[in-house]
Amino acid sequence: MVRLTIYGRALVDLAEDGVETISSRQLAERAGVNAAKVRRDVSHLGSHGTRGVGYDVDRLLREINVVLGGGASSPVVIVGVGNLGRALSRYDGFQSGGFPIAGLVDADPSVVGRRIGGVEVSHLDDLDRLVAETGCVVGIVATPAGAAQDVVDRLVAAGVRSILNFAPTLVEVEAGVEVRKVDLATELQILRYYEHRRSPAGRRRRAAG
Amino acid sequence: MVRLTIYGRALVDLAEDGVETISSRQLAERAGVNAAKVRRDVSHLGSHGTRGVGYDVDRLLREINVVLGGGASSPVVIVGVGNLGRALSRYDGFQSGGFPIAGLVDADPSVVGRRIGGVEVSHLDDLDRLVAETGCVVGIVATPAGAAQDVVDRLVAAGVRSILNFAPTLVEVEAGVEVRKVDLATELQILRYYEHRRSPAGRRRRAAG
DNA sequence: ACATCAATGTGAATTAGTGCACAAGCGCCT
DNA sequence: AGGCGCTTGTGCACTAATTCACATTGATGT
Repeated sequence: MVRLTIYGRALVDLAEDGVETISSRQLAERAGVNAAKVRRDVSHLGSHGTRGVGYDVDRLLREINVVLGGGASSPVVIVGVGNLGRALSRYDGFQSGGFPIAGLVDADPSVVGRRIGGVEVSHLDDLDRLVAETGCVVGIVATPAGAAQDVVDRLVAAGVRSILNFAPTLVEVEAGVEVRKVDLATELQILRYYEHRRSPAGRRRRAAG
Repeated sequence: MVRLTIYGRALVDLAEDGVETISSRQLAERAGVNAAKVRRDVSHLGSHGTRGVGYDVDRLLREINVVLGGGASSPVVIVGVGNLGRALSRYDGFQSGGFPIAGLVDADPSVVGRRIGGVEVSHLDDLDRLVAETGCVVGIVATPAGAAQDVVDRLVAAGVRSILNFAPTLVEVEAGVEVRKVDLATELQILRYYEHRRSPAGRRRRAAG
């Protein structure tokens, strides 16, 4: 659930501020959602709040972290060391979020062997070995669209069951493999969609657009 | 609507392949959704397909582009030239998607004046001028979490009404400003959530987890 | 001890989203 | 011209998500 991560981040902030308990109403305000939604989400967590008081911040945070993966470290492998791949490999949010970069992979022999952010680039053909040796569970696809499906197939063949796809294309995977797609151009297009709704310069103004 | 962008991309591919018409069933298969959903989405577009034949690829693509912002170019300004900001500024998907990078901005004087990917970095205090001169309509926040709210406030003050936030924090804006959030750590956490559901190593195995 | 206050947890209602199924329409073939 | 096959557009049923509203319950002060 996306919202759990939002609650989690809010709770981290609260814990750092020394807050010990928080009501569903307050947490809802911080997370930008409805209070009842917070209560229902949290009630599915097993943890329970105290009526009249609220939720224990530390305890709730721990509960959420358990659901979100036990706080364990999940090494990732990044495939594709173009602009985006290089950027991602230097992004320190991965490390601090419990997703250390276990390996970088590219198909281009001219970049294989280079070190980027302290990690050496392996060849795509060594993906199996790399995944097996490092125990990677997450693959990040940062290749051009054309290569994405092949890369995903290789990742799945290597045993990776969680894939984050930055390539601007849909990929098919067998059941049991989870793919999430992050498409920057799409995000911008959606912004432009709302922009366009507000002031449709290309269209005749209407009473109720 | 997110799905419109998916249809759009599929239609671009189809147009490049010389396909002239496509049925809702085929488009649905390419977009990975239900055919009825495609028809309902498209029916809200004003455009109409031809019964017995399908939709005209070029026409439908044009219709979608109109809704998604008229195909116009929407210059963006990237605030924060850290690892992520640098990465984004080198990512060519922006340019090709109709979002040229009109400016880079940072608060750190030591990077102001540098050129990254052919664009010079301006100081945060010059944001107003930069936005006014370049006609930026979209702001991308690639700063640390702590600076995000201030940057967003400055962007809004400068007249930007569409913001893409990469900082791992929720920001507040007045009504009429659209903020979308892209959080890589969150995406990975969600993947780990599903991973954890499949094989809850940290938890006792249950019949129905 | 007991009343009072505050906030939870959840049944129920409302709303949004999804998908089936089918009447209606269009082009093609005879 | 007329029938046939294919596809759209949409009413309807169904499912999921959201939100209201309130009985319930723990903490607190007198």
